[in-house]
Amino acid sequence: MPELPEVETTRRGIRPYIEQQRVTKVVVRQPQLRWPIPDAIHDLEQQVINLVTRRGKYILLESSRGTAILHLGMSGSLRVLEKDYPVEKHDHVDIVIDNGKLIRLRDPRRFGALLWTTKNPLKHKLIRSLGPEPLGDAFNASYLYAASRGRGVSIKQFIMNGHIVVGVGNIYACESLFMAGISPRRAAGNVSKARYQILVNAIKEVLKKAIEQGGTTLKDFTQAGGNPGYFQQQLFAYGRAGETCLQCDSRIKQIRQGQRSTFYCSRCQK
DNA sequence: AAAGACACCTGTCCGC
DNA sequence: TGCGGACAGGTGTCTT
Repeated sequence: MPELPEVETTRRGIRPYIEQQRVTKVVVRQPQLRWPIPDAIHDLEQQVINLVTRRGKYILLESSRGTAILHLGMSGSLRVLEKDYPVEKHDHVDIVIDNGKLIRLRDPRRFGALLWTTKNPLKHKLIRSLGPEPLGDAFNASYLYAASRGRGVSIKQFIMNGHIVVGVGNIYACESLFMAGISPRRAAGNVSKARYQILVNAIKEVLKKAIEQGGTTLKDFTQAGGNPGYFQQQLFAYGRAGETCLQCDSRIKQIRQGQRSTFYCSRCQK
């Protein structure tokens, strides 16, 4: 489900309800996510959540005793609910807050994660080697150009690699490459610096717009309050195989790259 | 070091 | 209607 805009939308949705609030209880109904939820997650109980931050697609709930590291995987979602809200299938974890609300993690496919660290979360194994934030200044044409020299991998897989840049998932990789007019099949090492500048601008633009729209709802993504996102109304390539390109009259193609579907216009993207 | 395949898991949709 | 297979918004790990 979530790429960076969906994760950021989720973070913004839960933050007002839990930042500076005390956790009374962490209820774990299903500990088997991508990795088992550690028992130490209960150390969050009685702690005040000082900050709700994000690094890549990881949401960080920081308390003075430690930090909960949360990832939504492919199908995870967080919602803000009243404390006795009925539990449904795949509702794996509740973080109960002393203001009568709770944050509920639902994740049918269980590719998500909930971990605990007492150290600086940015030094955690899963987080320390991540690439720059796409909306930050460190993500720029010079950086991408330098990082791509000698790389034969396709430009699409390159920008989806979290060690190069975080937060660009399958939808927004397709959309950004469409906006930039770059073929997803082109080798990363064969893209000029000038075209990387165009691509960087496109990625930032697409992600910003998607965040403004509350993310993309394809099937079941909802914001923390239960509303869908609206960015899907402006997808140019993703999910449009066989349909007419919105910029020319040819058809959107679908191919497989790294076991993921890629959608693009072979006329607009070179 | 880089690239590719595979793993994790459930739900849904499509063709027969 | 049932069943098998492909596919789905992610990413760490293992093998070449």
